[in-house]
Amino acid sequence: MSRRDSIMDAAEEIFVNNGFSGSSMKRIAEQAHVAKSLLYHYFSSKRELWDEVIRRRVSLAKLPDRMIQMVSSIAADGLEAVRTKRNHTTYFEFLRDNPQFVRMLAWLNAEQVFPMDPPLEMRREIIEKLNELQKRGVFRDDIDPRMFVICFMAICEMWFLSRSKISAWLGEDLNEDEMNEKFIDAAGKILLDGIAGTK
Amino acid sequence: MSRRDSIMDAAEEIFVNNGFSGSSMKRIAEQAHVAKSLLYHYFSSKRELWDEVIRRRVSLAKLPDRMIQMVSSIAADGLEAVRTKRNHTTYFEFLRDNPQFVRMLAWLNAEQVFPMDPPLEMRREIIEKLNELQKRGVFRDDIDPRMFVICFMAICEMWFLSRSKISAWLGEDLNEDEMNEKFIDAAGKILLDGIAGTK
DNA sequence: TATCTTACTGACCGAACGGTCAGTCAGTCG
DNA sequence: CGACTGACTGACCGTTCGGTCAGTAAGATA
Repeated sequence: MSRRDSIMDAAEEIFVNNGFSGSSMKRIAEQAHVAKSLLYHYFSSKRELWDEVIRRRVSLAKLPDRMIQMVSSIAADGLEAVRTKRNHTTYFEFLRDNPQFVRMLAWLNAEQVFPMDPPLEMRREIIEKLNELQKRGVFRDDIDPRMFVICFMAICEMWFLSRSKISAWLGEDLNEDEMNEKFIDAAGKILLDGIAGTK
Repeated sequence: MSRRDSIMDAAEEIFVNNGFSGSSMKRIAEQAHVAKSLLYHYFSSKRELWDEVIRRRVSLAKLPDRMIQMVSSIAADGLEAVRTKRNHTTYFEFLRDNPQFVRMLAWLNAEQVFPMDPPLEMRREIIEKLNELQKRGVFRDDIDPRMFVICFMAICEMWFLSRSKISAWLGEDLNEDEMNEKFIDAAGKILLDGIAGTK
C-alpha cells in the first residue's frame, strides 16, 4: 500500500470520528506514522485531504447504481418478489457493512455539504421507472412515487445514524444484530404494504 | 433579556451553524457583543456553554411528552382518527417549526452524543400503550410495535436533516412548502397503511 | 560521473485557540 | 462614609492550529 493511501486511511479514521474542524493535521500524521509536512506533499490543504477522503468513500458507495438496481428489480418482479427476495435490503446492508460511510453521512448532514449529485440522466432514469411502475399499478397511485424511495432511504439511514439513541429509548433489551434484523424486517413490511398498489 | 441569555442565544446560533469544534469563543462573544472573558464569567468552559445550549433546546422539545401524546391519541381514536385528524404530524410540525433543534440533532448525531434519555417510567408507559394497541388489533401483530414509532420518527427527522440533499436528488421542481406538504402526506399514508392491523 | 525528480523530514511561522487574571465600575449594605 | 459584591473588560498566557520551506536521501536518467 502506497504512503499516500495510508495517509488517506489515517485521515478517514480521524475525520470520521471527529469531523473536519475536530481533526488536526498533526493527529492525522501521527495516525499515519509520517511527518506532518508529508501530508502537504500529497495534498495541498486540509480541506483537499478531506474532500479526497469523502470522494473516495462516496464513489465507493455507488448510490445511483444502487437506486437504479432496486427500482429495476421492482419493475421486473413486482413488490411481492422484492418482499421474498429481499432485494430492498441492499441499501440497508450496505449501510450496515460500511459504518465509515454512515459516519461520513452524519458529518455531511451536520455541515450541510452534499457532494456529488447523481448524473442528470440517471436521475431521470430513476424517476421514469418509478412513474412507469405506478402506471402499471405496482405502486398505489395517490402518492408521488419519488416519496417511496425517499421514505425507504430515510428510514435506513436514520436507523444507522442514530441507532444508539434509538436503543437507549426503546430497545435496551436487544443486542445489535437482533435489533438490525428486527428493524429491517419491520421497515420492509410496513413500507411494502404501505406502498402497494391495486395490482 | 439578561446578558446571560443573550450569550446563550449567540452561542446557539454559532454552535448550530458550525458545530462544537468549528465554533470559537471569540466569535460567540462578538455575536453577543460582549468581551470574550464575560463568557467565562457565566460559563466555566466552552464545553459547559455548549452543554447548556443543548440542554435548553432539547428540554424545550419535550420529546417524551410528544411520544406519549401521539400514542395516546391512537389509543383513544384508532389509526383512522389519526389519519383524518392528522395528530401524527405533531412531531413533524415541531421539527418543521424548530430548525435550530433539527440542526442540533444533526451535530449530536455526528458527534454521537445523546443527552437526556427519557425517564424510565415514561419509556415503560409508551411501550405498554404500544403493546396494548397491538393486542386490540389497531396495529398489525407481526411486528414489534416499537418499530412503528422508530420508523415514524426516523422518517420525520431524516426529512428535515437532509431535505436539501433529497431535493437535489429527486425534487428540484418543487418549492420548500410544497415538498413538506407532499412528503408528510405520503409518509403518513404509507406508514398508516403499512401499520394497520386487522381491526 | 553529474543532473534531475520524487519522497520525505524537522524546524519554523504567524494566527487563532481556550482560558486566566488583575483591575474597573456601578450598585448595595452597614 | 467604607466595605463588599457581581458584572464586565483588556491584556495576556501557553498551546495548538494550518501551512511553509530549506534541505536530505535515494533512485532514475543522461
